[in-house]
Amino acid sequence: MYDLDTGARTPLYQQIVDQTQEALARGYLQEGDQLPSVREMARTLVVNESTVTRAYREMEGLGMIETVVGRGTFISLDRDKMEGAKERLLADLRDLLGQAIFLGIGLDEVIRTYRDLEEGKENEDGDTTSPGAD
Amino acid sequence: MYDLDTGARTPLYQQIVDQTQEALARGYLQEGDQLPSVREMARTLVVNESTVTRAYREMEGLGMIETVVGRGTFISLDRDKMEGAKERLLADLRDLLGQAIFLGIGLDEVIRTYRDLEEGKENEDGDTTSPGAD
Amino acid sequence: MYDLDTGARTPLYQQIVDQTQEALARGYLQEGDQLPSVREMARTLVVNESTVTRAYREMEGLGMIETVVGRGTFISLDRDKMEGAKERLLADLRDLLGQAIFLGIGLDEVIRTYRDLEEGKENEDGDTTSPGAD
Amino acid sequence: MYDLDTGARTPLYQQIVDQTQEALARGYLQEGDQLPSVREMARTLVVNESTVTRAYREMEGLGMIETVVGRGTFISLDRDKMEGAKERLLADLRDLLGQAIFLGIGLDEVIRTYRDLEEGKENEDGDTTSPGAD
DNA sequence: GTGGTCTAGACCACC
DNA sequence: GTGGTCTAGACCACT
Repeated sequence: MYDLDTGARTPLYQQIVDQTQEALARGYLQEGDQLPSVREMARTLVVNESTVTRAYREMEGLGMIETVVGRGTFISLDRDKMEGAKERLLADLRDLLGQAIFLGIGLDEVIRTYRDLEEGKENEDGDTTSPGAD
Repeated sequence: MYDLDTGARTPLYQQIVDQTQEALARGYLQEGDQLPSVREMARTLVVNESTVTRAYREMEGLGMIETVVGRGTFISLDRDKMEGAKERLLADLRDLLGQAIFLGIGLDEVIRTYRDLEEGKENEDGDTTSPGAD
Repeated sequence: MYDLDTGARTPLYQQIVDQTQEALARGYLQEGDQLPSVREMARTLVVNESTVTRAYREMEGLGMIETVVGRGTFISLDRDKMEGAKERLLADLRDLLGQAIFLGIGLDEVIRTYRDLEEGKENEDGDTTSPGAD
Repeated sequence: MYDLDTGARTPLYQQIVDQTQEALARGYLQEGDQLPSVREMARTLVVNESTVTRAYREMEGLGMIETVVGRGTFISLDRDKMEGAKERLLADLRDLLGQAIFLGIGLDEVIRTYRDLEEGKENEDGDTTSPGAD
């Protein structure tokens, strides 16, 4: 389910968060589901345990999961926290879109980006060497 | 020209940047125009000098202005810098839109936000009640 | 200013957060103030850099500080985030106080705890060996 | 006896625990009384069995009930366990009150919350509008 | 077994 | 110089 890209600009722990959110949005994961243990996830993804731990901590802060020491980590959506996050994100989005307009980024490009993300294309333009001219 | 809103969640320095961009987009400011000195701007807007300094630094980073020591600050659009800013912004936008999708913010809301900003509505929905006509 | 207790149950990174909040509440630190760099703080407190980094990250999540890579870490209170945190905390408090009542913890004890914290007594009853009779 | 509020920010299992404590405090339940089986309770409250299981586990940890395999679940107040729970709760309370002070929650509000709970007001200020029981 | 904390040390990007 | 990320490995508390 998870597919990490070591070379990407996005930190590994963030990729874990992102892909968990995606799994949640697509229904692959649901409230109450248990996530793999830190050690197992680390083994599976071939990353350090600390990296997984950080991803889990991050998700806990986002109100996505709940951790019970000694038992495991479970999907548990905190509507309150998420509502607050949504409002803050909308404010950030306004700021960013304002900048985007100034820099000549068209609505079409914004829409395309949104749709690509929705389909799980994520970030297909090269990340390491970036062939495009700058 | 500037109209700052203390108390808004957008930092003051950001508001200065935003409104300068708007002035540029509307043609109130043009390439070569001189901006007030930091000290004067701070006095006019009744904000701390450091706030203006930060706004100017931000705008310099965005390739909007150029500071010539001993002469002043001038509008000077640096295409290269703006291109770099554009790419950074697109990456940020991808991150933000990914979050937006997870939090249930629809494409329609994104489009509406973009269009509102384009029309100069900026951020009309206040902080507290705002019935918000659309 | 900071005084960490290695033997305490409270994690070191949390103690840094707590004591920074206290400094903020007492006015020793104010909006815009720069915190020591991660390395300097780590040297001063004789803890690992990662521990300080985590404390700073935690505070960033709480909306207490803003970090600018290459420049430093600054006090910057995010009212929005703090308002949300306040509401969530009140809900948690209600839950906890409900439990407290059931377990026979009197209002006087709650008040005493609050006042002690306010005066900066923090947690004076031993933490490691706890000499107190039960 | 039980009246659960789906949609509330308090988890269902916690509501079961809370209301069982309340019943104990009011004398509706007494030492030795038998609680319904997990399955029956789940059917009655129209919740998942795992929710009830978790509530029972929680109450067992708090020293409120005892499960006798093959016979059922009984109210059984374990002073030792409750003493332990009390100490853990006091530590949690200290943490929470520290945060409360930082976030500007006054002692008066804490006292008010305590008194409201004591009188059984529980949580009358709804989430969105919810004027009363539904 | 579970997650949580902490250290020590490496490498990176940005200013 | 600044913070950010990641690894490797140790020890702890709780179930």
